[in-house]
Amino acid sequence: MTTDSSSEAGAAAPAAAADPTPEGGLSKGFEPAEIEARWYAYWLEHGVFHASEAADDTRPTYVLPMPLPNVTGSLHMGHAMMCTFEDILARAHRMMGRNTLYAPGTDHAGIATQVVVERQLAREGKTRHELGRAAFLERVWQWKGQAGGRIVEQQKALGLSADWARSKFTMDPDYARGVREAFVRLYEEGLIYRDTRLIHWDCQAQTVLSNLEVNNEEENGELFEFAYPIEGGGEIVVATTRPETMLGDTAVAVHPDDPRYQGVVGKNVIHPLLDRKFPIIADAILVDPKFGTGAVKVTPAHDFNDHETGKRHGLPVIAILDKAGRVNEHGGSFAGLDRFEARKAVKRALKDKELVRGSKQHKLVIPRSDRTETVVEPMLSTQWFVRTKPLAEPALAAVEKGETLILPEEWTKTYAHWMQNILDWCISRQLWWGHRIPAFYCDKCEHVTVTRDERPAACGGCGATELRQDEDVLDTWFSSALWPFAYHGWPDDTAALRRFYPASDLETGYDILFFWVARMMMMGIHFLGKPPFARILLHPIVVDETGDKMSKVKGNVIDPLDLMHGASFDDVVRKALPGAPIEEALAKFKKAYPSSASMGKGFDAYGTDALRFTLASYSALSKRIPLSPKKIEGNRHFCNKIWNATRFALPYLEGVVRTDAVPEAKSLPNRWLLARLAATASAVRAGIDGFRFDEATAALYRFVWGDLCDWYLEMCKPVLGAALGATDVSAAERAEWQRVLAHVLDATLRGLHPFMPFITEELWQRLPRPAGVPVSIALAKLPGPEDGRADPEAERAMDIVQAAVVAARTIRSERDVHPGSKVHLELRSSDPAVRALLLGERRFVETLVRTDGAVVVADRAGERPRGVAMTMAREVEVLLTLRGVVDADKERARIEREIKRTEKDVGVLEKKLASKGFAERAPAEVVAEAKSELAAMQARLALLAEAKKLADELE
RNA sequence: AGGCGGGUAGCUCAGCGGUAGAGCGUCGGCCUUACAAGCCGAUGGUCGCAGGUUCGAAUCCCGUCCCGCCUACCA
Repeated sequence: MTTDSSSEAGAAAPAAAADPTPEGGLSKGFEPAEIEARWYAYWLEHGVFHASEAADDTRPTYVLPMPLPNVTGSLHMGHAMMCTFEDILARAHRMMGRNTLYAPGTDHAGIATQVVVERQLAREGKTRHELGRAAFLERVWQWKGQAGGRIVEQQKALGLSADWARSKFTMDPDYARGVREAFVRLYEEGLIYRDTRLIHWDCQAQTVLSNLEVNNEEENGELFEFAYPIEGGGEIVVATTRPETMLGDTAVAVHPDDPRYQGVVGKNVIHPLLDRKFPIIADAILVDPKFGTGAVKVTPAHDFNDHETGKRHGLPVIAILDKAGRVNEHGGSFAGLDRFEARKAVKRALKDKELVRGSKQHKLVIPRSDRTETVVEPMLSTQWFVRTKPLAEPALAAVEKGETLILPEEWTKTYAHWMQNILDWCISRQLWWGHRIPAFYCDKCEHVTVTRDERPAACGGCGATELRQDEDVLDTWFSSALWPFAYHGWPDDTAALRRFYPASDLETGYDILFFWVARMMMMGIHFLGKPPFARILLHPIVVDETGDKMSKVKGNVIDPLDLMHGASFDDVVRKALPGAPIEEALAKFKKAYPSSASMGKGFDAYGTDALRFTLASYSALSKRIPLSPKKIEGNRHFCNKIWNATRFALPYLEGVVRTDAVPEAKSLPNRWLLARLAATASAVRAGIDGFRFDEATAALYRFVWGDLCDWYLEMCKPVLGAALGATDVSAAERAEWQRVLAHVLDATLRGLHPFMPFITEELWQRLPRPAGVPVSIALAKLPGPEDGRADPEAERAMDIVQAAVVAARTIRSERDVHPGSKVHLELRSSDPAVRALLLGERRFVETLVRTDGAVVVADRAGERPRGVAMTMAREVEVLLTLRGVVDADKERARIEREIKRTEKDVGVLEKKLASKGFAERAPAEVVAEAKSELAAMQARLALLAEAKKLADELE
């Protein structure tokens, strides 16, 4: 694959690269691997993805910031879907003539990256502390240089049309300058402050976390009851899920109105394990007298509610844990124990003192770190915070005023709810890898110097020169919140910033609506004065076929590259459930993906196009996308269909001269096909505009497989296929068919291109195209309704022809007529216009039904031949002579079935028309439609009665 | 506890006021010279349950039961 540096020749100089289309015809089957790398390199060489900053480029822009993947990441199914959706948007807008910037980059991912490199060090028997900060950071950069580019290569394999030359890393020096600027400005505006309070502490990563990075999960636990002896006699029993925190208790609280405890409020309890005593207090907010024993131990240093209670009552705050989650010196003899060992030890000690009063099973919510999954500890700590309320208000208003639209709309409420209840954001992290907080402390005075400079010359308070920079770095999300503008060189007023801010769409997963999207909204409005995007598009998450989230534990993870390039089940499940026995892993996998049970040894190489088309075909309205490997296989078949349709058509198109205009068409199939094309192109455009790729792909699928392949190409055969004796075809007629076929194929491939970039380029390059087309289909025009020609009359007429064909085929099939053998067909209608139609199109009916000689078209008034099977298609009688292969009983049964069905329809319609108020209240056209429908059904019923008589004649 | 989704054909999902659709699967028949990764045909649903609004409800409203996700929580 071509690398960044060599890829951006620029759109201005496209002539140099050779056309990579191989000589010769198409292979019999579609082979994705062969074409993908070839065309990606071609696109890069021709600068197809390049967004222009040229002053004379007046095209409107389309800007789509990529949700930056972690530099540690590798492509998973979620990325694959996200990238697919985004690339569809980018390619479609580029093809609609917009100056398109799909803006890529990677995130430095503070914790994740630091953990990766620390693990690497651990294998060498080293720690980052032994290395020191500077050397450690050097190691991280070194690692990034070697391994950090993997996900970008995988994105390229997916065909992303991002402007790679503009790729940004969130630790790039210019980006870092933007981050620092944002911090300083917010600090100067009083929107960033430092405070000491209870925060969420990750004991494993040893850093604070923001409340968003804490996941609360319900788990089974224990409600443990023990007694505190009361000074002067008696005891009070408290219930707790965390016995070890009693080492930090500074009160016992009861409800002021609880009669059980009226006498003890104000007395002290004696700590049974430490040399301390503390009061029994009354607190109506903390205590629910109905829960537990009605008495609550209060640990202000390690519980959020207790902390508030402590403030209300002026209680001492005794922290008993250190940064690693071990009991500190305040824990007496328990000092040094890990928090979980301490729990056991405390319980044992209480038991020894005969203070245990009970224990029961209890469901409780455990806060766990989003990153390390370790239990998060509330700890008292000094950290940096963003005052979010003033930032949230305009961000909420922008959405409420419609300046930014959220799709699907129901997320608007969630967004609003969060903005209205937003909490201050803790942005400092006790890590080394990240944007270091530009705050400097003075040893001589209390002043904190916050500065844009690399290092301030002197303390802003006392002028002392001995300054220490804050050891901490910023939350990674702080820097990514600036993505839409720091990307373009902000705070400088760059040309790129002027042209590409605000962005058009922000497409991402709803799971980072708060983490990222909401924060970009706040920062964008605050620093640039306008919201960073016109629309926010939120896609679902990918889950397995049973609806479970993909996870290593469940063994249901699928690597998108395996679907693209192929993999055996052995390989797939080894990746999905590493280390497990292969049978077990396979069993789990097939349970998660029932449809894969019939997939033989594994995944074939379905190719990028099939994967993309499949992902796009799920509705973005749902919250989950249940990935089905079988569906991808199905769409690989669709790719093959497109491939073969083109392979079939190409020989007929040699020498065809194309123009941009929609070809004139006189014959019905051509008029009809152009009408279908117009409808399909409209649906594709609407689907793309409305973020409904499922509708766009469904329209394309139906059009290509149904209209084009099943009908039109079959109808081509008697006209264009010399072998089939197309002797009565005039040169002009033949030319019309060729022009329509070439035009429709071209437009179809263009319509498909945003969804399946590779195969469409490969085939489009082989088609006869009008003069002056761009070097790539990626720069050609996305078809719209104007690429076809609406023609309701042709659609109605074709519908009658198609109905007649299907009806005749049904009889053939049900009578077990061998598909190879030919039958005699007669079509009868009392409508002269219909007879004219059928007569005019009968050669198509003849090939599609496989008739024995010419189709007879007749008036229904005439004598009907004997020994035929009859059915109805619209108003047309369809009669098939069946030379003795007919079983009269079977025939009667079939007709009976149809009569029953029709009678049911007649019943429904009669009831509807008879019901009171229908004729008066319903719209006139609905009533008229129902009436004509009923008349048709009754006519049909009459005919079926006749058909039944005919069946009797068969004996 | 609150918020948001979802419950439609065997499976996965569209449809969201005018007599139920797709893909896959199933059944039957075909190697018909673009495609067996294919072609032709067929089968299959009281649209979670119970009310209401309406001439008419899968579609709107109320209630109810399941299933997800999110937010916030009683030690």
